[in-house]
Amino acid sequence: MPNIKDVAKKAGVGIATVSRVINDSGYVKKETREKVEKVIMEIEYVPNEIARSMTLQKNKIVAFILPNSTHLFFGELSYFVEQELFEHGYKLMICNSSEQIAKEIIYLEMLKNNRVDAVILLTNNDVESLIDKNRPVVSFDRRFEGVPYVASDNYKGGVMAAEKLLELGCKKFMFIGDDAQGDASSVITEVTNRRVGFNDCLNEHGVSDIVNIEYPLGDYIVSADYVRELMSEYKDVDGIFAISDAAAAAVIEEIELSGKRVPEDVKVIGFDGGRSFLNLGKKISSIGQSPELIAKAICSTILNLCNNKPVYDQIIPVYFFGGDTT
Amino acid sequence: MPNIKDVAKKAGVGIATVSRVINDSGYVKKETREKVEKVIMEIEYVPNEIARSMTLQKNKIVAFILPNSTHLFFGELSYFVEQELFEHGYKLMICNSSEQIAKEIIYLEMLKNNRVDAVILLTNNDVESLIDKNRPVVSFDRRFEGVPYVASDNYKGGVMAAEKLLELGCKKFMFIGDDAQGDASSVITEVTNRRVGFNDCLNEHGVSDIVNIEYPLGDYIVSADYVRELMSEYKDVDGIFAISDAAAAAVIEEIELSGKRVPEDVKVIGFDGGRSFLNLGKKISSIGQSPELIAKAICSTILNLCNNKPVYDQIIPVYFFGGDTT
DNA sequence: GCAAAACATGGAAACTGTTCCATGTTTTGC
DNA sequence: GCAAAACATGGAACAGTTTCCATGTTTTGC
Repeated sequence: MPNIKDVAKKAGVGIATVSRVINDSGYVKKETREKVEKVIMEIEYVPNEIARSMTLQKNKIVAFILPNSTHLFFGELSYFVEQELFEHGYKLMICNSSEQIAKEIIYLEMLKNNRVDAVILLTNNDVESLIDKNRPVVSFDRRFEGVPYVASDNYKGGVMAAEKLLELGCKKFMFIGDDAQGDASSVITEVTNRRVGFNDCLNEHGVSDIVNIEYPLGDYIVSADYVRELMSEYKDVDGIFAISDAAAAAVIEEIELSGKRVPEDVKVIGFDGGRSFLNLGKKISSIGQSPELIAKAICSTILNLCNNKPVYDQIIPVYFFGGDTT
Repeated sequence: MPNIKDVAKKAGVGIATVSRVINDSGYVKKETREKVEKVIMEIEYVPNEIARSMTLQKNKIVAFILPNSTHLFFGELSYFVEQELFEHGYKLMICNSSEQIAKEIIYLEMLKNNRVDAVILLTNNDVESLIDKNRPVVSFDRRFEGVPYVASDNYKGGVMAAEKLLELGCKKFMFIGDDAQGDASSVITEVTNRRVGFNDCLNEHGVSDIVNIEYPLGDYIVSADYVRELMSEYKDVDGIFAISDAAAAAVIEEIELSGKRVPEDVKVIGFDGGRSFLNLGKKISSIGQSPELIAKAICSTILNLCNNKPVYDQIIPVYFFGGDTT
């Protein structure tokens, strides 16, 4: 592979001049530039990005650490993050942790050893002490002291779900979802605010008897047996807010198998935006979060961090998506 | 950030010795090793991967260029690729081309400028001339001269679909799908073999009047209007093989809206494995391809290429997945 | 016409590792 | 006891860029 020295020698100029041509920086006489460009074409010279990274001490790669990119919402989020970063010349490294803290540690280490310039962190594990807070890190749906974060307005989402169900005349409410995922059950993510907002709003409207089911979703899937049990235990529930569309879909399926109808007998609202991939003959009503807006917010934060500009926490609005289940 | 020189100085040894300790290579006396390790801990030294890449001329990053990682099958494939690469110390850069050749070019360029060690290429565009065939590239579902490739046994899949529909007593067959995607309609990917296998098998069984619909799927979605039109044009079709589950789902939805029943009146087989995310009350019968097996095959090829070992094209078996539509 | 500003260029240092090679010390084997 | 093998260590070259700085030339303005 030819290097910058080969170009310089062949063009009869200094390497600094070649560098200036490549980067279009500093002063270069028109004829000199053309001469250098001609040589570059001839010997098919391509600047070595590793060497460039070496001197610049940055390599324009961002790591996205997340549990599992095959989950619909995460997949969409990573897609838009990649699009957005690409616009700014950054590349995306995808790091599926599969919720394993050991893998998260290895990926977080890439910040310290200069493998990546920045990290987008989406985790349910207790990794606070492992984060290098002197480097660019942005956290999604989770607060870490001293780490800028982006999240959907989960609280508002909970409120909106409650308001909608109240408006539709529901009397007995249930929240189903998982507040404490990950390796440390004590870890509280921002997702909890979906439940909090839901309960707060209902309380404000004088409803206090709310069934809060904190079922550990594990791989984001609710077991059918468990839901069936729940439904038979709380027969009078007629308004359900599920922490995700996946959870909502499982709930809906079981309700219908039990003979009740959705939305006639029980109304169900999920969370994510109703793009759920589960097999239902209907679309799930849902509190939608926009992967595109979130990606933009995350990337603007990342880019600001990389350029030593000030950053702010960002809360992204959610919207009610009316489907067939309310 | 401390560097290897700082460690050497503080430990009172040469940098070569520190390097040997870090890499556990060559001879180092036990006491020296311990002394160095102690200093490394104390000053929290982490070797700079960029510098390491510089001397080694490789950085253990693989790029996966694909149209869109949010599509279910591609998403799963990339997930397993990441898992597999991670096991071998490689990281995955995800490169959504959105079918744009301009973006593919930029990403392919990363091979030449040493940004990545290898590329996994999944494209429908005419990029043959842009591939640096002297470097590690593996192609999925597409043949390029001189580039090792991995593909599902698409031909066999087509045959299996035909056999299944014949076995179930279907008389009039239709294939629906898109042979020529991408920017150059002349590009033929291996996916074409699904149609070819389907037709060949039917021909062998004496069926020659086959409706082959080559509808440009674009973003892998079939328009409802178009399907409706088709269904009214070919009323007597009772056995359909769709190029993907997404296409199958669209077809099924329209058939049912038109008053016919699936599978009673029309039987439908898709392709991918029936994990489709579309809203149907039933599971799609499908020719399944295993993202996990494919990922393993791709990665073994990549790793062999990176280590100058011989590689072979690999055809991965498919299997019939019986759902509710046959 | 001349000083100042702008333009043009190249050498060398810096970035941070790995590894070859030279040198020196121990251990081994008989 | 001595040669050979194994162990141990450090200096320096090298990987391929960018950029500072020094030097020199041309243009500008009055």
